[in-house]
Amino acid sequence: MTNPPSGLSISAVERETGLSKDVLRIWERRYGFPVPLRTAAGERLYPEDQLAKLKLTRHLMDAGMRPGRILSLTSEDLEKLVRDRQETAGAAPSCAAHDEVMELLKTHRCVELRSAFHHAILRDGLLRFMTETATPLTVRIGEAWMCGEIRIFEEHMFTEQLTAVLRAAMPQGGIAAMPPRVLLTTLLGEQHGLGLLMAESALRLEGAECLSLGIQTPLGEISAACAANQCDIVALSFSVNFPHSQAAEVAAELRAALPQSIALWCGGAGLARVRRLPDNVARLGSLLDIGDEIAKWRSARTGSA
Amino acid sequence: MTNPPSGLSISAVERETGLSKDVLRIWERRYGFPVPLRTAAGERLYPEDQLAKLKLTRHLMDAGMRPGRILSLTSEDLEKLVRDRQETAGAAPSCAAHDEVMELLKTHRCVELRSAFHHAILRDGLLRFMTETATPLTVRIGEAWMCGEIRIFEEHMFTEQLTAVLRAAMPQGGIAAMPPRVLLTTLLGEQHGLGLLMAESALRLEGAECLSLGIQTPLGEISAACAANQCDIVALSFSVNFPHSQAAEVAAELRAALPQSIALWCGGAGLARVRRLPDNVARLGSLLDIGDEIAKWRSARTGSA
DNA sequence: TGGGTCTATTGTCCTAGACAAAAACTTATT
DNA sequence: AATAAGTTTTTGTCTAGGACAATAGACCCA
Repeated sequence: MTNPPSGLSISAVERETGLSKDVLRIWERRYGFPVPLRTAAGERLYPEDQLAKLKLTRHLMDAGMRPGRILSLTSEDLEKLVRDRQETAGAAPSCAAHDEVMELLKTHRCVELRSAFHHAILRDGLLRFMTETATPLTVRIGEAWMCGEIRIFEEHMFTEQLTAVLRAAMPQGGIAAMPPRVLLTTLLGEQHGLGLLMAESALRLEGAECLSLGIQTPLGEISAACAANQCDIVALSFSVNFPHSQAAEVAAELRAALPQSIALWCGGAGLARVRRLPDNVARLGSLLDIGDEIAKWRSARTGSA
Repeated sequence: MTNPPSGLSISAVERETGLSKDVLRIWERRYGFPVPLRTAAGERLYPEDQLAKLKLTRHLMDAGMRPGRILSLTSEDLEKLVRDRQETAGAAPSCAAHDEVMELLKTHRCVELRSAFHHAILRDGLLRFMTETATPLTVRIGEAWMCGEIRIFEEHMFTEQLTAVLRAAMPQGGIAAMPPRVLLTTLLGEQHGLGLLMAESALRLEGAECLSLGIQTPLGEISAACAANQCDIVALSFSVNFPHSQAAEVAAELRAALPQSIALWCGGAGLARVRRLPDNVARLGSLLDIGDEIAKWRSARTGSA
């Protein structure tokens, strides 16, 4: 019955929370939290509850709070804070349609879940579905997961069904496609592909020609791919999990590597905390901005051509 | 004209090469390479040429070489090594249809690439497409990448197009689905979803009911999801990148966590180097085995029911 | 050939201190 | 009052070398 003392290694926690090993160690030293167990060899071993609290902390920091303030609070206080945010931030947090989806998810009715998505697309159109259903639901599920309201596998189910539906609904501009030609990808370290998929959909709806490289393309490869395919725009997607401290820096590096004639667009919830992007890098706050930006690009191109 | 001594920080190099800060520092200590410049404050500053050599090194290590061997070599020697691999590997059996796809890929004709896949599916059927086209091509591309014949972004393009086509061709057994109900996923650490997608296709072709959790599901979540959805079978996909030394061990752990009545199936190229799987864990050497296994499962179930 | 043990190699984790970078606060200036 | 420029506090990243965990290769034995 002596289980090997269960817990996660510091690497695992880094992976799960996005907090670097250095940060985890120095928080322990400075703020007295987390205080992991130790293996026989003296290595840190983080129990599940500390991991959960770290995730909550991370979430609140993404919302602009600072560690000194919140690391001394109890888990309950943190959850209260998260819920407060939920209420104040979302004027329409509990939309009936969203509740319904959450219910389907919690009762594991995958087929119905997919039908619900499909139905919503037909009813609202693809763009509205993405902005009014898919995006807020993704946020909500992230929060529900952090509060322990849903489990990881349920979040996986949600992502999988949504991905399947979005890919099935992807506008195919094979013949009608016109400039600009857009290269889509995420940077190394960014594992989430939903945002990318939605961006591609929105771009294709505008008739743009899209070329997705999927997730995690190294910097050098992005510029090479862009040159090889004669793309006009490089579009990057950042999820909330992307290390925000690096976002601006990497964008600047990529900007420097690309010819000035190529536009660089960045979008996704991961940019919320990034104050300033480098010059000549566009920030797309929402999928709705894509239409405007494409129109702007086209008129600029026509004007100069 | 005194540029701020140009170079990359250790974080930037970590990002670019995928080598952790710890590794970069200990290589410097042990092997005498890389030897970055220092800023006024004593922080490492890696010049471009060292970055390039690190990337080459990383590439050769992915191909199985070990750092002790190659870190003492000059950049020229490294490039020669890469070229050598290219030549020796060239003896691979080359099917004309595959050469054609490789050509499309190297000339970056994405739309044609997708059409070629689509055409092949219609011509051969989905199952034959997967076993005779998709799988061998994936292997070949992995090899081509190792020996520097194609670049990472080209491999990304290939994966993305193949994924899109496979998802579009996914048999939808909504109504006709019958037992068994299969839960599909990959373990934590396994990032590749192509094999999973193909397994799901093959299972659906047999009329099985599939529930995919996507990639990287933690162990505990797999058994929870299986219970919640009343699945009959758990199917895991292992790519060549999965640390094969761990495969058997993790399979045993999952086997122990699942009720004996639930079958556990493992498949994928990553199992080739795994000698023995635990008792009561099935190994599916190829997608073609899926039909047999499903038939076997159904007759066993009928017999006992 | 398959399976073990041993050994060399390689990567990760440890401590603790220094300082860089960013945010918050204070003060002076328009 | 708003803005700019300094100051302090807070936070994150980097440094060093040592210890040891994990892996791969070698070797031996059945």
